[in-house]
Amino acid sequence: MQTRLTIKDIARLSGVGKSTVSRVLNNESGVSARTRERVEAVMQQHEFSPSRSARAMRGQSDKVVAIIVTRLDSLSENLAVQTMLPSLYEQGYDPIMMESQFSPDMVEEHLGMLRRRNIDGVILFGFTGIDEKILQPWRSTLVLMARDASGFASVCYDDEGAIQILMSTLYQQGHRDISFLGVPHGDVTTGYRRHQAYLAFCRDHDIVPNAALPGLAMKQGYDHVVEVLTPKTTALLCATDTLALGASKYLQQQNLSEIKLASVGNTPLMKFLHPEIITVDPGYAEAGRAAALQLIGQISQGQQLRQIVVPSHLQ
Amino acid sequence: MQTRLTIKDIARLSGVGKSTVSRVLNNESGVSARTRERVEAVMQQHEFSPSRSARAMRGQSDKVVAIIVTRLDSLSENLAVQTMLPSLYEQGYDPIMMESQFSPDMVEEHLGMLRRRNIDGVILFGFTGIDEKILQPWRSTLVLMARDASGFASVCYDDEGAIQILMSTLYQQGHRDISFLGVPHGDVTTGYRRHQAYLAFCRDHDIVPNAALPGLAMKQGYDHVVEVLTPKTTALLCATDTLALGASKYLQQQNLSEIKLASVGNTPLMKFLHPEIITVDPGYAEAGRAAALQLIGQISQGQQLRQIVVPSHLQ
DNA sequence: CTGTTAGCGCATTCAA
DNA sequence: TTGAATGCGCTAACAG
Repeated sequence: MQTRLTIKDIARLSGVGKSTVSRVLNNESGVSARTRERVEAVMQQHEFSPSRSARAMRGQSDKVVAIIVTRLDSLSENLAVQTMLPSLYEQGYDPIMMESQFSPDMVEEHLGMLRRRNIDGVILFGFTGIDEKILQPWRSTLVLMARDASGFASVCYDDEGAIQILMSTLYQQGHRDISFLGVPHGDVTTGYRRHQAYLAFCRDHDIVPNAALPGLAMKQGYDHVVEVLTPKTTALLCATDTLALGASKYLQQQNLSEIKLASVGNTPLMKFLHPEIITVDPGYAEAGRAAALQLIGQISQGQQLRQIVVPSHLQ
Repeated sequence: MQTRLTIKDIARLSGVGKSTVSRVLNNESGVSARTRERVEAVMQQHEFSPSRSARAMRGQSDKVVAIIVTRLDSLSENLAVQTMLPSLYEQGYDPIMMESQFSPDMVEEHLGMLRRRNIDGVILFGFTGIDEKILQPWRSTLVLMARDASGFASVCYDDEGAIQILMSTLYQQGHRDISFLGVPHGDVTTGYRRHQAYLAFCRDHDIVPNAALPGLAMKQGYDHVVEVLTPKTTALLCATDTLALGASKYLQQQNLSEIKLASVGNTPLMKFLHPEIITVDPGYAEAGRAAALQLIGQISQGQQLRQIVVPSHLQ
């Protein structure tokens, strides 16, 4: 590994002082166009790139952020992360990934490590049980995903909208006995809000609600569909595609495939395995991008902590 | 963000010199037990942690490695990464994640960025089309996953073993007409080796081979099963669980579910959706851990470039 | 507009 | 066994 060039070398090679090089590097004003060009030429020619650690030490951030997902194999989170990464790279940020496995303790542990490392910011995929107190120190450098909390920046999906779209679609197709499979209310967004939206639609359209809230896992969908099925049921709305996958398996096994399925979450896997299921894309891609930009805005320009809601789209 | 403590502060607080603190920090010899204890006590008490950037600037390594996966939503790679991350954290390394999307160009682009950042090492999930030339500069700080190349450290799955186990199992169950669904030979491991192992088993057991090698995608499995089905076929072996998922859907739709499926790759999704499929775990978890340890060994102690093969396990 | 100077937090000489 | 001094690559304050 041959020793890399430093601004000192660039300065010598282009016949200027170190600080001038530094100014060019940081796009600061106060450098004549001619000088700037010359220095830039030399830098290009030698493929110069400044030492991150040295910059970091000088107080600048070292441009590292963390993304804490609940699980690496979460289909929906993956879709958001997939757009997050390029957005972060583009701005020169290195994203390090961590897995919380839905454990508040792991989150706390990870955040501790991140603080010791002097990381710039965190994008955290929220879940039930996280104590907001431990997030407090990160208030200004944190973006919460899929969950909102007062005093924190966040990017949420439009839970109500998604459910409404799906319910309307089913309703328009003639369904009047629509059951619901969701998540307990401890989960405010995926659980409470989606369930409430379902109930609201039922109320407005004279539908008798019939819901169960087993949880997030595929198996829970599979095990608990039966509870919401009546002889009259013609459609089933699932709060997540994972639940729908589980439910679908059950319905198939029981030869109940005339029951129309709908779900929030439009993952490639779903699209392939069950294209017949009506899905809404909660805007994962857009959410990922929004979160990245929000975080960068906060840490680099002290941008205000917005609570963003991305719109859903019927597929 | 209150200004963090430095070794200078620790030195003052414990009444020693900066360099002594530095020595304690790095577990260097030449410090009396008493002094060491005292300094360590002060550090603990103040939760001192040294500035990464400053260390990086003095030494060389800033303890950052990159993991380049083909796709964030690859089920198998996820399982390996899941054990990689903790192993890396444990050793104080920050893993940054990148996605190649099976594009050699993206790999090159990513590696370029990583070199500019002065990253310590890379774990790269291999795929067809990567030019070894661009990997050359990383020879000593790279671990290749799921692919081997002379002159590079690597962690591979036991392709032959996995296929053998599955074929034996099917054979013992009485199957004599076993077809194969795989991946083109351009992919040396998942493609060539697994196919060859299938052919070898057939040869040794008087089975008439019947194979198609459409590719890695679920849809390709779905579309091409039909080509390997004969009226006599009783079992189908798939090179990956993704293919099996596709094939399974087809068989189900065609009411051919009496055909026994087997596949390499034991992901949670498979286990839930199709527990009836015989699977082999190629040792993803172990592979992830092995790769992390190998990489760290290389970059921190110049460990030799081993080519590791992890064993498969019948589920 | 530009060069010189002085640190940032740490590891590493070199003396003591 | 220890502390003081030096410099890593860079930015910021201050002179010119």
